[in-house]
Amino acid sequence: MNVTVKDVARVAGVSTATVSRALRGFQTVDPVIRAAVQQAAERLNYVGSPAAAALSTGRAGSIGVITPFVNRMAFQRMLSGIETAMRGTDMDLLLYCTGDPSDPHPVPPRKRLARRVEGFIVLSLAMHSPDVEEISKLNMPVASFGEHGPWGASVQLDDRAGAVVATEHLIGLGHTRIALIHGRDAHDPGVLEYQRHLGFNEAMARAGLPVDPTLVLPGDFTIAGGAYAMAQLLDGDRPPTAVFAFSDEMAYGAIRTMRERGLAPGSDVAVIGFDGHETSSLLDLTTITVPFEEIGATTARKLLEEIEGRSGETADVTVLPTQLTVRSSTLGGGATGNLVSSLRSG
Amino acid sequence: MNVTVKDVARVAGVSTATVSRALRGFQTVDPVIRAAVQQAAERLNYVGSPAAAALSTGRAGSIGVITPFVNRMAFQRMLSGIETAMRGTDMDLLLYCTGDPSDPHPVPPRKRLARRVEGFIVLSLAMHSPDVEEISKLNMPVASFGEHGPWGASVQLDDRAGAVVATEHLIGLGHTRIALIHGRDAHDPGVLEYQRHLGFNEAMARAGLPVDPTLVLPGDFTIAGGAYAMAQLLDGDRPPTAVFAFSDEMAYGAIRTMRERGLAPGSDVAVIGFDGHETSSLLDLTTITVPFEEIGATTARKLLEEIEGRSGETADVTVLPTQLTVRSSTLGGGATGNLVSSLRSG
DNA sequence: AGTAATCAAGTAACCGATTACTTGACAATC
DNA sequence: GATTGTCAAGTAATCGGTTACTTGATTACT
Repeated sequence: MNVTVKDVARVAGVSTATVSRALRGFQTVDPVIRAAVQQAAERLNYVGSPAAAALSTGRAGSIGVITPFVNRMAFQRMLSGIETAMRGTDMDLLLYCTGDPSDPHPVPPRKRLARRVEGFIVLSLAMHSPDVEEISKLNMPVASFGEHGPWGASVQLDDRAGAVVATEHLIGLGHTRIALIHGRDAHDPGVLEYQRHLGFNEAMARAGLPVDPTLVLPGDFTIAGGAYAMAQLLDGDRPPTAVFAFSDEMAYGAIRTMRERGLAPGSDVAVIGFDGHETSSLLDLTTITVPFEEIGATTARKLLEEIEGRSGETADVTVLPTQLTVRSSTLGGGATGNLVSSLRSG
Repeated sequence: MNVTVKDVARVAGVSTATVSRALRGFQTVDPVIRAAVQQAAERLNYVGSPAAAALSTGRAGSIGVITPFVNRMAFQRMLSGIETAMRGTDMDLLLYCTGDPSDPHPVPPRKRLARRVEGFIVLSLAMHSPDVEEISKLNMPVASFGEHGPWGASVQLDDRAGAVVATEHLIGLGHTRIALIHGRDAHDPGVLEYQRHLGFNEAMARAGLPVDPTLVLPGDFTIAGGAYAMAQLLDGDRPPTAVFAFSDEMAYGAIRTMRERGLAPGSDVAVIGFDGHETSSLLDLTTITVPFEEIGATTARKLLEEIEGRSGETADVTVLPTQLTVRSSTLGGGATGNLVSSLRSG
């Protein structure tokens, strides 16, 4: 069977307690004995059982990441940030994908992760999701990105300001018929994109421009969804002169549809995205750049602080700013022109 | 403290053994008692301790994914496939990122994951990586993508054939000065890209074309790396007429550099990638499409089979095919308007 | 010298679920 | 009526570390 502390203790000629103390680096162990224990462990190829340690100490030694999607660029960038922040920590990372927010889960996250981890990073969950209630019921450390939930810390994006900046950018260029490609439930508070919707409406209202409801369409946050929405917009009676997509991916789709119809982003219809993925620079897409890596890293750090019981060192809510990155998809002119200017929004 | 089986047993008026049997769905429990136990568990909001269960049964209830990088599109797509395959399973997913293959890890993967998981999915690790030896030493179920390692099952891509097809596509268009942007160690067997390198050389040799070593540059599998490599190529004495990049991301970078210099992919220099990411369709990039989602899902299924002891049901090595997707980055014309006209010849 | 303080190391009681083994009740068979 | 078989349910050992508590030895101090 597996090598256990007992085996190491026997080989090193000490008790199991001493083995544990020696390997965990306690100061109350004679250096000579410590070396002997380490040698014995090495020789036996000993690896402690995390399950036993977890059971004994009550600490799982891992954190869970809960997200509704794994196949979106934003998630990848946040995960990358989380991974960076977790480096050097001895915490492991568990991934739990809730899938479509409306889907019921075969195993609810509570039963699934509850006592397997010491805390959760919750990414982009809609606040009215049943999962949110489930998670908060657990009464465990949580750090989330998105709306501020009924738990500890959260990292938020200044979504509203970003949407205002994006909309004002289009208005400033003289556009009045501005279409909106949102995710799913633009009118549902508690959903991430709601704040963006508010920002859009606010900017339009301030400029005295009407929001044409026929120009507001869902795009499901995917390329295909964005492409379909754009097709609908172009097929409408009075197509828009500018489109604001709530994600870069949807903007990509919109651009694809335009190209298929021989239209050029920028000169024919202005397109602005929201995310600032690296690939957007290649498509010359004007976008609201979001620091997803930083979001991930900050969320992870907050959770670790909470777990270590030193929460409160940083604010419970951190709001990160977005940044407007202007490219030719809203300026028109040279398709290869890569004019880039940046403005802070936050 | 936490609610345990004891609490449930007390409330339900039975022993802990019966609680365990009832909740695990054993058939030898009176339906009436089972219902009582379930009710009690529900009322107490009972969630079993995975650590205790793992310790008792010896089964961790989770698998680990080991990969050197999390911030590449290929990884994201494989992870998505893995996640899909794991749905409905009661296995959890642990993520372990080794980081740069040459980096030493703060905590070696063996100590880190050894007894925390029931098996590993190993993605794209170079075979000479010290991690590979570490992992195989554990003598645990492993399913990997990449070279066939010293362990159970593996999923492989027909890299060589893909590279041959890509190269022959360029040769067929009349190109003779074909540059190669590879990852890091093109000459290092045991690295994923080695097979692609063989395929490239093979196709060139078959066509009687020389491989100019000054046209073979590393691009680190990143956009920035590809952009830099392309700049070097264009700055050379005799720039290539076609470029084969070992990843779409590097091809994106190459295209970016070309655009910055007013060159059009396809008409000025042909560019072909390798990956087939969704975004490549937007850039009109010809590429070798790789079924990464399927790779992830297949690898996960193989591992689950191995864990359940029914390995052998499928072949130990599954080789998945690639597919050539032709777009205007090798044909010229396309989105920017020019039709395919004359092909360069050397 | 005698007593107290200090400290390394051992003993054993946990942590919480699982399950081999045992018990006891009731039914079936001789 | 006595004996055996069946089966639900209880008892308690077990998984492998961790750590409060105990022990025994050495050092410090009156």
